[in-house]
Amino acid sequence: MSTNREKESPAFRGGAAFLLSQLGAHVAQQFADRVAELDLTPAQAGLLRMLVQAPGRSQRELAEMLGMPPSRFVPFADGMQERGLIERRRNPDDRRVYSLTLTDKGMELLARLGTVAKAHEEQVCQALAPDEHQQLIGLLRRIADQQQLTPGVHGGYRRLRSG
Amino acid sequence: MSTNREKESPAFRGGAAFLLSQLGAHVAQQFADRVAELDLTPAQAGLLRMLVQAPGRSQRELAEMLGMPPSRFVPFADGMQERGLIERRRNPDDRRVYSLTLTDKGMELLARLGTVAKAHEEQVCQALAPDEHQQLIGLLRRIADQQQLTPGVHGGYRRLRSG
DNA sequence: TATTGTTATACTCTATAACTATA
DNA sequence: TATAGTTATAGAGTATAACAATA
Repeated sequence: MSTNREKESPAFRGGAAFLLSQLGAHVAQQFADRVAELDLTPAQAGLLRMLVQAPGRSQRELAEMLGMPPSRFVPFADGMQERGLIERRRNPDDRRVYSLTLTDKGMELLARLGTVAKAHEEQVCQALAPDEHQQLIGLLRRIADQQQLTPGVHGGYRRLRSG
Repeated sequence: MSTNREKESPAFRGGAAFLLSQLGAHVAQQFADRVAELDLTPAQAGLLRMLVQAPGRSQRELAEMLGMPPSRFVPFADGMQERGLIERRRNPDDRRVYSLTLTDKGMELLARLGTVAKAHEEQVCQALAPDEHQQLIGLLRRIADQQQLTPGVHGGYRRLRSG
């Protein structure tokens, strides 16, 4: 007739996997709230970053990197084009594809995004001393490499909005 | 006429916040895939855990912990009750509220869930040596505490399914 | 015939709010 | 009248698949 309070596996609430999942959701939500002040969703911020890392990609490539179907990418890119943040140019070699690039306005916004990201980083890691902060980054990066995650891009913010 | 490749802020792709967000989404998705083999969603797994940690809570309390509105909790709990995993008992002191508890079948499933969680933990952290693994848990837990996250519960898997 | 971008549509998921029963 | 649980419904968001243009 023992109680059941102790029966839960410690890997659950105490493990790194759970903490990563919990913290990841928290951090992603905070980032969503911050970029909302620039009138951006996390996915839009991701597109700005991807375009400066490697401009001139096709919509299909970009859609896949962001983890969305090509059909969804169209209205997504429409909005950013209407705001003057990105440009669509027909590729002369293959006139089916667009090459997407940042406008000057898009690059300005990306710079402001960098400031936001830096403040966010500091807010998230304020519990850690500088050397611990670096230690954490090192450990996380090794896991990310081993898990074969693409550096700098992820589609995990697929469903996040501000709020 | 410089290129724009170097203009991105390093806090973006290299920072702990980005890595936490990226890894968190990855780890949560992997967990969703694993528990799908037990015919559970992450939210359902979360409810099983919550009920063994502190049985007898009302539906409203549980709904809030899982980050869902009470109206959504009803069909959510219905499914688990129909599968014989949880029980609804009217509270004699206040007959408006249900007290939710795990059935024996629910506790069996929770035990299998513990095995799954342990395997998941090992798979996620296989890049790390045992002492590094503990180091990571320590750093993450300090951040989680400082960010005031409730230990053992999070609503961040709100929108995850297997796939 | 295959591929890019696009559009249309149908579907899932969700939250809001109205309803009932107990207090 | 206030609160727990429930139900109904309307809206947002999504993916699937059909379509047009180009290769």
